[in-house]
Amino acid sequence: MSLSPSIVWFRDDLRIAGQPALHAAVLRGAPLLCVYIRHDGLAGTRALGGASRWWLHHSLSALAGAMSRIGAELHLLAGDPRELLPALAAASGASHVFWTRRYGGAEIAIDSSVKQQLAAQGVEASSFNGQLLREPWEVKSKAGEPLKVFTPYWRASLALGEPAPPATAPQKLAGASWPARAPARAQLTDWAFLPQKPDWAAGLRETFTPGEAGARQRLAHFIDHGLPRYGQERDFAGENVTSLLAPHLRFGEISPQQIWHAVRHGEAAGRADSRSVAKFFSELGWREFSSMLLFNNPQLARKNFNPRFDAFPWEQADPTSRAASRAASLAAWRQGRTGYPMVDAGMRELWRTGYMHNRVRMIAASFLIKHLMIDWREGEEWFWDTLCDADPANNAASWQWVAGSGADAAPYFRIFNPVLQGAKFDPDGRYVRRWIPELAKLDTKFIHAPWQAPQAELAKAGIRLGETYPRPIVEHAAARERALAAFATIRAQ
DNA sequence: TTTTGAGTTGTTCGA
DNA sequence: GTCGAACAACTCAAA
Repeated sequence: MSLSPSIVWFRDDLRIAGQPALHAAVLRGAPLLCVYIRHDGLAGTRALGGASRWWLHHSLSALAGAMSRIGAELHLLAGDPRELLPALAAASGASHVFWTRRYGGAEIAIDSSVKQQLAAQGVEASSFNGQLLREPWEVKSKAGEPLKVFTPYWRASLALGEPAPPATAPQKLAGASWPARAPARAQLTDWAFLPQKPDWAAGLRETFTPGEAGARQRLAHFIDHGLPRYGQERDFAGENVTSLLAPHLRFGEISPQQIWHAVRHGEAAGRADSRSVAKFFSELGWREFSSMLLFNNPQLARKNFNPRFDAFPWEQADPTSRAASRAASLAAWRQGRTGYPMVDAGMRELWRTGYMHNRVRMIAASFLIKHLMIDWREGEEWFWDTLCDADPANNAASWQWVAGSGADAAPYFRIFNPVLQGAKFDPDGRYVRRWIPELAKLDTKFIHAPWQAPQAELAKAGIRLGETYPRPIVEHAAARERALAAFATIRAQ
């Protein structure tokens, strides 16, 4: 006598350990059909960007390998889960489907539709929280409303106590064989997620190891080397102090619960200073805050959180006399040719590695929005395409935050000065030199403002401004005045 | 209901 | 070089 099989639907939770949906399926004791369904672009979901596709390929490949070593197969499908899952359940006789919740509007709609259809054919679907310390609806103000300011949000979240410990990792999985009459499976290579001509992923490969094992290694390395200095140095772009866990979190190769418990109760517990731990946890808090915002505002990546910004006078892309200069500015920003080394270094790090230091993200984003007055959605889309950690909640919420249109946003007068930011957070110029080799020999005194260097200094460093490295495409003081005037037009009366 | 205090990440100016 | 004030009111959350 054997139990009807369980289907485990993997999505943004590509791991085996601390995976509550998989854990629940294993506890049920029946053979497993583990599936991943590619459905990007379906029903209002957003097609993945290039860097995310690269990551997903390796993450799926790693998960399939890890799974097969303990007895189960990861089956790949492409299409509409609302058709594929009921069909698979019918063909296999499965009575239970397990998955981890996700929080985007289109994704929630798909999931509830799947759940309904399964229920109609007598199949029980169970969903779990495996991606957040707290569900978006758990953290509320005293009045029972979602919080719109980070600090009270995070305080309220922490006040709920320790997050639950992560589920134990299954040592063995019992895979069910793929049933006849089930939907046809895909091969990972069919999806062509890896760039071929040209292969632009070399820098990504050098920087990251996608997959659960890579995530665990990264966390261990961070706890030993980054965390102890995190409170003091996380803003310094040239120091390697940040965790680099974002893309692993994005694809659920590691969960915030696992991170929390490793830091708090693991081998390193008590070693790192409490300020560093609190600072690091609050970064996890921002991730939670963003997911909560997306849950409550499904249009977060498209629509201004603060509707007053609908009237903001962005540079127009459509036929106007300025359209050409806007296009040129946008291209210069994307390619790291704005003439501001701190901005350009960040944009080149992004292009090369699929990652950008958090402090530099703010500087680069502020430059696009405030110096070039280009709509934050353009920047959001570029990051969506190029960041390995491009996350529907974090990316949208952070861009809106910089623009001033978001929740708890930066005040309009906070316009980063890229030269001052460089001097402050890359004082020895190490970060700029790493990503802009043509400036490597320039004296530190001028590294963040090469146009201020005397001709002799430039010559000594082998720099010809306007040839080997661009002059600034806008002048800071004038751009700042222009942005302040533009923001004045949408201020409350 | 009204009031009060607080709010991730900054820059510039003038003393 | 360093420091505090202004930016300019606004919104949120809780008492």
